[in-house]
Amino acid sequence: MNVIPNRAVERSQLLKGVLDLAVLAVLAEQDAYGYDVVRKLRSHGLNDVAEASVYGTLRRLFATGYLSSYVVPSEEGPHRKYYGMTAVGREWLVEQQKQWVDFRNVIDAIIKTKEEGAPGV
Amino acid sequence: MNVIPNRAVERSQLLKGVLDLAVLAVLAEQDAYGYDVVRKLRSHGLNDVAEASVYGTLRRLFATGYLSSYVVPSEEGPHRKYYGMTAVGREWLVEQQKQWVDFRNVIDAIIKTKEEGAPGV
DNA sequence: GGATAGTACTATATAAAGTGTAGTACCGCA
DNA sequence: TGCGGTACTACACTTTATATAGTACTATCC
Repeated sequence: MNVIPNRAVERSQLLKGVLDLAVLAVLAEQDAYGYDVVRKLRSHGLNDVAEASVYGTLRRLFATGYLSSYVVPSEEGPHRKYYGMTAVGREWLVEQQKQWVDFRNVIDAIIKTKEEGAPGV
Repeated sequence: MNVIPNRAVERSQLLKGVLDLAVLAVLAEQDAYGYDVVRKLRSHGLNDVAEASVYGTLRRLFATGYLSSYVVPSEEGPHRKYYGMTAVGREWLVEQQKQWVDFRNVIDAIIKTKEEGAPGV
């Protein structure tokens, strides 16, 4: 029987909850529009992130108040919807970063436990 | 409706896709039953992981063939359903560990980018 | 000039997985 | 007898990444 799991779907689970953080981190550098955020994330190693995921995340973060938005007409294509961080967004980013670091340390510790048996933290 | 995001739900998103890995890592040390896996995960820092999540994960991993199972009667309570790794499960664990390390490196790089501006990669 | 590709965004349906909640059942203790 | 801890199952709910389709503008190639 073929138990080969779908790679894209499988990996996409890892992104859950972290895509917000990644998008915010990109926007913390400088304002950007959706299509550009996608390219930046991919160039950073998130090769398979779907466009719909990024656009959806941007809309969600905007709706929550973490991002502001403005439209800039482009001469090389359709208009671009830029997003920028709000003050609340920056606070949330910092908090999310901490949570990520804590979380990844916990996971790292758990998967190392089996090699040694003595968790060093 | 309340706009305050539910902490538990928020954090739970981070667990998506990683709980499999955590559970397998615990079981790689030694066979264990569900309730025990929950306690071990919590003692490792996953304080708020829900029982239903672990039981569900165990059933899923068992159904996929990564875990074997046997029931042991207990004298201090109801029966215990022990789970142990299969050969395929061990292979998958190794692969998942690699994927996790890659993934967390990418995320770490992205959230650090904004501090320096020079991505090392 | 029309077809095509790249850019840029929106909207909807789907699927995966963690959680909440309720329920079953066994044990020991006050 | 009832309560708390142990141990598991089942179902509905929620969030979120993805697939897919569609709109629309620009530039390029035949």
